[in-house]
Amino acid sequence: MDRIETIRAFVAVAQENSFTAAGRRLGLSTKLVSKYVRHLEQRLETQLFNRTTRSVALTDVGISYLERCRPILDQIDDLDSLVRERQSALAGPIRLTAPTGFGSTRLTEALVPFLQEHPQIELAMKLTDTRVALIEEGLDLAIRIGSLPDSTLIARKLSDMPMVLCASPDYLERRGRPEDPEALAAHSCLADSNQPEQNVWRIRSQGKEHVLKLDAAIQCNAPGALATMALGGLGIARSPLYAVENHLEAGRLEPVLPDCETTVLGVYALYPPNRHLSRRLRALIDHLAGEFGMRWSPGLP
Amino acid sequence: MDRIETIRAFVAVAQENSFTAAGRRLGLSTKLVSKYVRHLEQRLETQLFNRTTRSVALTDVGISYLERCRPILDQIDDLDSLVRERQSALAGPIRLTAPTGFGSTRLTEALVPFLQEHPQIELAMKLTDTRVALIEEGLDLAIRIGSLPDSTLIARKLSDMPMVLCASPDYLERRGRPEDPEALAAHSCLADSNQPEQNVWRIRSQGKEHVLKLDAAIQCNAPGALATMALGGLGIARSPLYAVENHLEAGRLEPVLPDCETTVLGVYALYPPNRHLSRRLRALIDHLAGEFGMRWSPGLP
DNA sequence: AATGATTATGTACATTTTGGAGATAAAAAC
DNA sequence: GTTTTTATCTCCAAAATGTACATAATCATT
Repeated sequence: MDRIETIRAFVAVAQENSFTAAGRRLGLSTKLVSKYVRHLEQRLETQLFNRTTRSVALTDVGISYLERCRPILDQIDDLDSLVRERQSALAGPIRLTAPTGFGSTRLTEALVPFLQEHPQIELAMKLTDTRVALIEEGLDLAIRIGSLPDSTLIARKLSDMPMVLCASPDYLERRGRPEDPEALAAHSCLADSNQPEQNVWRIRSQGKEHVLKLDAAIQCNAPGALATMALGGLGIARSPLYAVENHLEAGRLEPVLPDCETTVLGVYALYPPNRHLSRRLRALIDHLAGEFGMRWSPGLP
Repeated sequence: MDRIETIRAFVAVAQENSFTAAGRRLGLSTKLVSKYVRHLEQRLETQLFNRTTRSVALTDVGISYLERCRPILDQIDDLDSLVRERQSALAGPIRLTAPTGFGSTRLTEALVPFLQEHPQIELAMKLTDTRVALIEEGLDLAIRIGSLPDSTLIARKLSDMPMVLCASPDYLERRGRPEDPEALAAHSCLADSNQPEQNVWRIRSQGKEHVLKLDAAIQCNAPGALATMALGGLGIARSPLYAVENHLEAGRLEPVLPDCETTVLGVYALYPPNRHLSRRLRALIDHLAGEFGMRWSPGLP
């Protein structure tokens, strides 16, 4: 039996001077009100009311008890209201982490309209390229780019993220443009050490899978930095599309082996496996899924 | 499921950062703690903790919720303490009613030592010879002298109270001393109108029951007043023993038909049929039973 | 990297509690 | 004196409870 309900019944009887009226007020049967109050009296081993079938009067213990119950019930009601209000308004903190490169570019661009629309959300974003333990760090959400999301957390795939091969025009002029995947072995390759198999490039060409074990001259865990190196003519970079798409469009980088298929990663939102995801977190994830969606899908112009 | 227990479990987990440690502290199994917290989260439709099998962290809603739960639990614990302390100390009010005559004499005499022994008891005594509705008047105890106690209330018999016949020596000198019950018809009789059959005197003499329907010249509902009238020589009074015992001892009144048996009333303590009688009320009733006990039993010197 | 210990939780189930229905007793109104 | 209303008792079908067993995950140890 819920003790709060028994106290609530007691207070209602005290206010109405009637079990029947109290029952009407609480939406309970008179029998149940009687049972609740009796249960309370048994638990306290004291009498809260003196009563006949037609009259009810508080005992002096009952009077003292009532005085203390009222504020407690008010506070309990406020407890419930607190939670309900927090849920209904998209307000409060969201703490998220993302890889540096993606976070400072595409992710931030996507967040701006969302935060404009929901000004009460307080974003705390931590950009890092090292692996973060979400729960221990007190984080709500992690954006990850990869192939295998963390198995503890729930992963919602936001979009595809193909890895593309590219180099600067200057580099290609100097070193020649590879005509097939095997030709890559003769080139300087820039490898993204964020990937599990950074030096193993899998490339599908004309229906055939090429597994190239390259001796990457340069490795870096920051895709943006790798792009910058490629811009500087240091080699052929295998980078996630988001990091180089602007350079490709501007002609500053050129695609290498454009007819080949490379690895396609995913952009994932990772969050704890809670059964009650806050509404603002859900709203953000939905927003990002909408923003990223098909943006980097392979095969699109 | 008791919501207070679920809140208590939640608070304990928050403090210990561990379901297992919280369970140890509360004397509950880890499974039950888990169940309680989950129940609370379901009821609130929000997540209070983020957790893995090895780490627990409050959500921000959980932090706000915790801050408000702590004082509520303290107040609920105080609620329980309040009642327990009131029970353990013989303190607080006792409101009782009694017939005027008995209340101002024998009852008051009996109360003095009890109140001296229990100075924290606050007595409110209402002396009246009219019938009092205990519960409606907010009274705890009624002392009644009669034969049939009120059937709604619980009656605890404290002692016998015989009705005695007596008159002043002057009256008896003037009007003669009755030799048998039937002779009373020729006398002025003073009847106590508190009795249901004030004018029907039942007297047992030599094994025979005499039912006398007297035309009482004087009726009064105050035994003390009747005694005073008897002292003034106005007739033969049938009074409860307590009201005349001092006069009899001093010779101011003499017994009439002393070898006969008259009605024997009872002194009763009446109180509401509550299952939890306060300790101080019980203590008072026990004390009065001890004081009055055999004091007015028929046949004693 | 594999293994063991510990923690949190899911599922099943015997037991206990719950809340309603019917009945009873008492008190007040008529 | 009778009727109506109120408070409560008892019984019981349904629901909830709390434990036991098992599972999965995480961290420490080897």
